[in-house]
Amino acid sequence: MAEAVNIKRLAQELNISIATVSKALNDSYEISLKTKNRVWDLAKQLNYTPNPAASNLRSHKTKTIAVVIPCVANNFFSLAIKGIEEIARQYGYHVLIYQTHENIEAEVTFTNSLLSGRVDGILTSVSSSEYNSEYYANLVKKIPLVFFDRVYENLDAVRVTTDDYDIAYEATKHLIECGCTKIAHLYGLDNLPAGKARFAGYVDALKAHELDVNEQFVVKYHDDETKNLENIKALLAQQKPDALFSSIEEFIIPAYTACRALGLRIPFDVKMLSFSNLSTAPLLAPSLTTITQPAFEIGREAAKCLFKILNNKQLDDEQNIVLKSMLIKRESTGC
Amino acid sequence: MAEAVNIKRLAQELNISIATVSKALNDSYEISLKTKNRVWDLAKQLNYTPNPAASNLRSHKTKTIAVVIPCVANNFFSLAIKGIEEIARQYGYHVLIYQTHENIEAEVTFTNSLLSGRVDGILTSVSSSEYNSEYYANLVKKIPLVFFDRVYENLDAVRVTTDDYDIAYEATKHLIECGCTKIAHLYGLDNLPAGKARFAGYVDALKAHELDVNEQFVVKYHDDETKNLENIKALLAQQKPDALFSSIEEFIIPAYTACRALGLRIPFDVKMLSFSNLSTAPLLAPSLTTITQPAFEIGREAAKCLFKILNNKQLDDEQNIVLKSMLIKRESTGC
DNA sequence: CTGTTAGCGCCTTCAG
DNA sequence: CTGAAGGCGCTAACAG
Repeated sequence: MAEAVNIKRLAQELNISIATVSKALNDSYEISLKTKNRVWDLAKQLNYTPNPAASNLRSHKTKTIAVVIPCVANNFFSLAIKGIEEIARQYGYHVLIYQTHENIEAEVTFTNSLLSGRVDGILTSVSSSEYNSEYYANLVKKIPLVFFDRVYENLDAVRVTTDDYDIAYEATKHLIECGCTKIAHLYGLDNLPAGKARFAGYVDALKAHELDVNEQFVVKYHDDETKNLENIKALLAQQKPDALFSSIEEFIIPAYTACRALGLRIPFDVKMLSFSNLSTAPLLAPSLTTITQPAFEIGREAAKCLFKILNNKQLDDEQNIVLKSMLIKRESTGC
Repeated sequence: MAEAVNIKRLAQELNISIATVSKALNDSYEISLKTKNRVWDLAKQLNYTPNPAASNLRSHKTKTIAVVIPCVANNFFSLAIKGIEEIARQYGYHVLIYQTHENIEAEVTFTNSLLSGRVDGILTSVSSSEYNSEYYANLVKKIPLVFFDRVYENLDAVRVTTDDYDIAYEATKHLIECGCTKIAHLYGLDNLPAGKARFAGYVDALKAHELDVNEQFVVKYHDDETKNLENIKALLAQQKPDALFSSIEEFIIPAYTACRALGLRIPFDVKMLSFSNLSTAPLLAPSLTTITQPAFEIGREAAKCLFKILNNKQLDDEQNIVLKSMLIKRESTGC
């Protein structure tokens, strides 16, 4: 479709050799300024752009990274991608996106397909459906990889995460200080460190305030949306909690739907607090107290780490970068 | 990093020629089943994956498409990407993401860089900062390209859009039926067909109901967030509209902030209606009436069209696919 | 059915 | 300072 303008064509038009053109384009010290200028001018004039496949093949550098995540249509991940893309641009890299939809098979298929030299490195937030670190233990030996948010621990790879335990503790404490005594936990990511830490923060805050920690108050996330709705309804009907603390955004819809179905008014009958990266939440959703992760920053940090690795730069001491989340309170609605 | 397992290695181990291996891997009819099986088995055993750079170089197919959009951190675009990715997977394609941040220079730089054979085709939703169809008129001659949502018209390229005029008309009518008589329009995408159509639908609905169409009731979107806030505040203070109809999601924050600053209660003092693809809006934001575009479907349709083109299939008659948006009313809050 | 040969576009010795 | 030659891994024409 595009009229072939390559290094050979440039060489012909200028009556010099292909090698000279190549070197001139790469600003080699071996070439005279005069020749370089002739080459650069013609290249610009003919709108020459090097063929990436050819350079990849030769140099084994793709100038491309892959982002493997559960789903882009999620406030956290789309913001993270935004951050990743910003850094990638600075380095002149291209960004490939792969969505696993929490399917571990898809995850393995994608990452394997990336091992053939399609990308120079991978940024990933792993699927929550399983925790199989064996696969990743091998993977990190084969390709530069940085985990963000949903990570595998105890591997030789950089992780960028947030203060999940601390913020969950703080959030639970906040609910207690608002007068809640029967706080339920909507438990997501229970296979992953993030989910476990959030749950632990919740549990420890209850204990510290001498409130009962009761299994009946915990609903684990289920793939099946109707199940989630049912489980929350059952929780509300049987345990009558005065607050729901959700560790993932995906619980918001079933939680609200269940409350509405049972005629419970949020936040008056039941307070609602959830991890959520919805930027408009503070204005649009006055009934929802939120924990916001610095998703954009996480993306940026993760990308920066990857590029440091790709450029063989020393990583600053730590392999584990932890950023701070924010608890956004709603004084106006008593929470 | 990965130990070189290529076609040559397979050939050596099996004592057959490189060409035979290549053909076997591509399931050519020329090769006996027996040989194929030997090749496939060894390939699997050695975990062979073809080097994409090499095949691209040879075949001039990259199995990759690019998505060029203003920003991923946007409910519409992240859903569209989800749809695009789903279709791309079905065809075994990889997806590159480029964000323009509404910067026309970035847009041109990116798309130009894609012309060097990095991708087989492009899906794009163009920047709203300018309408310069000359560039795209040339571009569509050089590479398969499908526009979605934010399109250039009168070009030889497929467009996937929504019924902007109709839904804006319907939404405005709805506000009027709710008793509003002083409806302001927050005008976004004014350089693009989508924005113009939304505005036209608004204007025509007012006219049809014999309401004044007044320039003073229109606020155009501005890059500068503080300007938007000021302009909406001025609008509210001076014109005292009883409804704000926003043609883009980006106006929601300044609109709510302005109302709050002036002590106006939404939806009691001022009704609020906006184009928005926030899936949780119906539950979380009871004060906001929304127009939801089928973002996921748009992504899917656009991708399908592109793959039809890439496979030289006949496109069904039309070059312009129009999907329906949905007006989500809020009876409970009187709108 | 299998093998030989000749590149795709670029980069990189090495020789002039 | 410039050019000739070889090869990255794979595919496709053409012989056998």
